[in-house]
Amino acid sequence: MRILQLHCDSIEYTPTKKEIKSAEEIENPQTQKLEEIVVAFVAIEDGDDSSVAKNAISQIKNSMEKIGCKKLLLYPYAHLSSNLAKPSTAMSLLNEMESEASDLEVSHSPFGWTKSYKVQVKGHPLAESSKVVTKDSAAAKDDDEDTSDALKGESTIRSYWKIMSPDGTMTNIGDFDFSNHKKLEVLAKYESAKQRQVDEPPPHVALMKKLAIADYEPASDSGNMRFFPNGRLMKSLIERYVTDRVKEYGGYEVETPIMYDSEHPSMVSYFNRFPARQYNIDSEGKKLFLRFAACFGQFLMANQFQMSYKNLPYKLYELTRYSFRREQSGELVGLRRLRAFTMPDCHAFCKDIPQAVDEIKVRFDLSQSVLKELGIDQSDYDMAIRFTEDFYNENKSSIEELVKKHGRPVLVEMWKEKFFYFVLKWEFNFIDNLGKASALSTDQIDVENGNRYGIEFVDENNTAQHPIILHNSPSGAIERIIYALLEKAAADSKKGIKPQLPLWLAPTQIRIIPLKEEFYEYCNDLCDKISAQNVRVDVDDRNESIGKRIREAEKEWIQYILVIGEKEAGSENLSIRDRQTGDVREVPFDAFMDEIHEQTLDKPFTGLNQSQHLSKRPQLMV
RNA sequence: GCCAAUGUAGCUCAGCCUGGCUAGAGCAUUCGCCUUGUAAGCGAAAGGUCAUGGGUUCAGAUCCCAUCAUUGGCUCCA
Repeated sequence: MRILQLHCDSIEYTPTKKEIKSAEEIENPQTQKLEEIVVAFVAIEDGDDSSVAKNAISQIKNSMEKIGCKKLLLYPYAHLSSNLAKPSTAMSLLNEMESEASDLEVSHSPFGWTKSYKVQVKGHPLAESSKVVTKDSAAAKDDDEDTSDALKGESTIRSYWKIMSPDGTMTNIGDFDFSNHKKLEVLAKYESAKQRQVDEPPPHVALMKKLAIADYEPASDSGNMRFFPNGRLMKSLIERYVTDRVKEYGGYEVETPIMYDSEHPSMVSYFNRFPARQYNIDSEGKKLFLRFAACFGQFLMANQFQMSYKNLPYKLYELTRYSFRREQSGELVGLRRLRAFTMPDCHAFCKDIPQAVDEIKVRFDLSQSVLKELGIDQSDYDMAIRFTEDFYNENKSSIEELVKKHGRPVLVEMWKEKFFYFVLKWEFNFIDNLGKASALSTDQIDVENGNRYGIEFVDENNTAQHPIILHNSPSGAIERIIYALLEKAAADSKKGIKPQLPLWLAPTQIRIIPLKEEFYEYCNDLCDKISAQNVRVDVDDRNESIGKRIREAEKEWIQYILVIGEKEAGSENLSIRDRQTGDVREVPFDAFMDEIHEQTLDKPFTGLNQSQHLSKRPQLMV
């Protein structure tokens, strides 16, 4: 039995004439109009029986429950199959289906008639689906209509979900003991995760505004954020850090256009895998799209390189500002899921699978280390790894090595066969306060795009070959790193720990508060002296009480406060109020600078991105 | 994209259910007073297309519809 199921605003049909002798008798062939209804076009095929009918109707009811519709029209539609059952069988099965659905408001259009019809289909993803139900199919395939072959393939792909422990053993998800791995459980059961009790926005959304980091820009499209001076400073430092680390690893930084011609031959097949998820721009007859990754630019560039196997692995890197993905509007949240985001993307062109496998290990270490240095510890994320069965059988020990590097059990998805362009992909998933998982670092082994983009190198035998390409983002989107740091801080706050950003990312590292106006000059001198040591320091020279100025510094999460009065102005040492303890301690100037430099060691520095004096600063966010 | 909730001053919110004086409060801002010792000193002023567009009504922030945005759930996540 074949079914095309449509969730409709309305359908209107008119029986015009009998098509077959045994057509259903109807008294008064009139136009029928039905609204807010699921229409199931049904073709009964040879071999279908009452079990098939029951199965089909239960599947239809199931999906109708999901979309919350209670009205069903069964519409006999022969054109779905070339292997139709006899009309008598078909009619009786159709009747059976109708009576099985008697708990719904169900009807059918007359069997055996030629009908004209007019249908208005709804626009949501579940509105259209097709089903094939046969005697032996326990569950019918349920494909979205109107999708590319790749997306269709994805929904029918067979994959196995497992948990792999660091020692290499694989366990079925149902049998795995998650009691010590709660976050992994969230990741593993993400699809079937039960409803969260809390109905609240993720904490980072309020924090990104309160700390004047970022905000929505109503004049742009959803998911396109604006970054205030504080946010730009943090983002810029993270961008620089990731870039420095990738260059140290051996990536060469390039810059490529943010828009491409969707009719360029290299683009067509890649592009058609992922329809309608990008921003499109029409310009002088060209159909351009905004890049959703750095792949295009780097591959088109590499296409022109004259490469030898001796040059490989060769690594290109770009920090995209921005990559654009037109995510579904309901999916956008704060800094977690955006339509425009900043993505470090490093491709390594490798001569063969063994070289790619060696290289992926290096990049795995790089990714782990980058996250750690950004302030995201291994305990903050869980790992997922996906690969084809063939790739697993040929590279078992390397896969186990990656899992061992992570040191904790890992979610595994094994595909029976390849259906993306890659044969292996791993990612680190951050789980936030609301139990949402989002990918940070990731790497893939791509076996298709070397060919698709015509990238070539010459091997030892002087023959041209397509490279295997790795796609690594060592940190994931920069905005997402800020999201993770804010979510972590919020989690600390819940536990009673004072929330804090890593010192090297703090917009202000030290605040100086003069007790009275007479200390302004001393404070300004001190401020200059500290600034000269590459430390971000400012002076709260507003005419407010000490208590209030300290409170506001606390609200900005500033780690060190120096209150300057007579005692301090006359002392060799600094009196430092440390936010984590709330205590004041006396430390010599040099020792204090050392303390700060130690915490920001090997991290990029940039100066204060606001006025040094608070009296000169507008209030961006309260 | 679908379903639901929310949208009132720069920010956080009250008022809406049950329509009716000039739409309120706290914080922030401005001005004045105070002159400050480790998380909010005192007073005053100014600040509002009640998201947008329609509708019902003598009268709409309040009721109805549509649109937009945010958040949650679903779906999705190259």
